[in-house]
Amino acid sequence: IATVFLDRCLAFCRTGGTVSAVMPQNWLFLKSYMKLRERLLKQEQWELVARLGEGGFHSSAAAGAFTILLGISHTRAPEGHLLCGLDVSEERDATGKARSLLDAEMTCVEQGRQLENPDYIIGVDQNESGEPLAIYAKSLAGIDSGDSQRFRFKFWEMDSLLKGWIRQLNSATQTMEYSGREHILFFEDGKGALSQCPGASIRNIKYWGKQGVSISRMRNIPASLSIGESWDRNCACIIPKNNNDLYSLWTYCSSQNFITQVRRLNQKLSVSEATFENIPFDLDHWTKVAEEQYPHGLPDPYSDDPTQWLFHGHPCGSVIWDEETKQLAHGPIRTDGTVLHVAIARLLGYRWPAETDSGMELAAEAREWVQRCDALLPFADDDGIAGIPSLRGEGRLVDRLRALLAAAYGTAWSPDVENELLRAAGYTKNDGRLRGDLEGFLRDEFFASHSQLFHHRPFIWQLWDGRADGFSVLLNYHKLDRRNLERLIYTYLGGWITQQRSEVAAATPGAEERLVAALDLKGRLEKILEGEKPYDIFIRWK
DNA sequence: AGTTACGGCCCGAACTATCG
DNA sequence: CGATAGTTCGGGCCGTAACT
Repeated sequence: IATVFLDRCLAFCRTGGTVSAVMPQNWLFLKSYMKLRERLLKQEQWELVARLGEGGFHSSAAAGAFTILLGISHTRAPEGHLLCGLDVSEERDATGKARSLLDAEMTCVEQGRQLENPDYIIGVDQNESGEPLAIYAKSLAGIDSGDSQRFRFKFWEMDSLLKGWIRQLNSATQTMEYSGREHILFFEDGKGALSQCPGASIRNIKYWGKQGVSISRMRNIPASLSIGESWDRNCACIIPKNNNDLYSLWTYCSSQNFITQVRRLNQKLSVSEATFENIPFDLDHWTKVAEEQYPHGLPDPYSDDPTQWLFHGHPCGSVIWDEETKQLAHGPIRTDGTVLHVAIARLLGYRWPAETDSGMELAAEAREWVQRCDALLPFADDDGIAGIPSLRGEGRLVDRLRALLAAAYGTAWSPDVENELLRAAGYTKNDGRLRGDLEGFLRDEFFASHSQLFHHRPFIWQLWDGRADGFSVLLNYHKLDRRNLERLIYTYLGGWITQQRSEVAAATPGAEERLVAALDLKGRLEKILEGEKPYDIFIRWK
């Protein structure tokens, strides 16, 4: 409607009269306004384009709007007419923008030259040299599942890929060689329920298997390498026509320069894939940069992030890019916030896809860590149920966890490292001191931060009776079938109840309360086992 | 003329900052 | 530290350009 107003206002003007308007910015570059831009550039005289950016109004109700201040005169522009550009979008509020408009540096460009821009996009910045990227590569849209709740899971929600499921690239949160590898899709070879789903859109699958650069369309367009995986709607996959160009293409797409170029053409929050084909690409220049940055070629797939399917599975192992040798290398032993989570998941019998899928393409250094995980397999619990207090004579979870960590760290293991891990996992008070010990972490903190780390799709669950000194277990939900639920109720909880009974008989303080809480929990678990409404949750889920 | 899929809008969940 | 308000962004939906 803003462009219609502008058009009407120009029509109201007598020849040479000027319209000045504050309006939304999008029509300056969106493809659907291409014809309007062409007409206004050819028939009217552009005086001023000032980018105001976000927050151009005092009112917070319009905070999200991206605006421009425009001046156009109703007359045909003479040959060589200069249009003036200002950019105050960096100023955060209306007052700052108003001040900046008076003294910001003005860029003047020939109006006629705007007709040479791709899609007649209006822009006053310097043009980058190079051919459009479209000459060297295609930018392609990914699959839109139409119902991701149904068709898309995180890989850790499945013990191993079931028939019909494939791994799928999703948008990365930051630019790095290998990221955005969390999702699996129920694709069924494109012939099953997904293909029937209204709203689903299967796109560009003939390009699967080709290497490229996967770009997330949002905000600062982070990039990641694709080794030929499928990809989703929020990414665009840029696939070079000549595979040899991949590494210059990657060097460009992962640079700040790339973001600048894309944003010069399109300032929308979410950029459409076609925009990437329009930006200039200087192949020779970026090949030189790539030869410096990657003299031995691009690194093979690797990741230290347990939310990536490429993760090697080792609690403290690390593979890093060595800037000295320009090659992958074993990094320092990790002590970040994910170490405890990986160790606990391993103890409950979970293994990462890279461990069980021997066909997965993986860097040699990452494969070594996968192999070193074998030494940790004996620490895995047999039924995926581990008591925080000792149950069934299995020992306390905290002791079993320390044993696993000691094996993983070897000589580097110490109580100091344990405290460092707790601190890294966020188990601290405001003053930076620890909130408690490792057992406290397991009881009070682990499940919440496990859920947060794994995108609110936890696969290790905590089951407890609500008492700080009560029955509490962690369990691996991949192993929780009916048999194991029975075992949980009658062996683990049953044993705990027997123990509380004898403590009651011996008049141990608190035993009475613990027994009551445990019996209550047992009653509720049995109802789930029976599966009568509303306790049929287990039946519906398994 | 019918079909496909690109491009962009916009809802609402999730996240972040601020306040009491 | 928890509640609340403000902000960001993933992704479903749909119009329409492009293609067959």
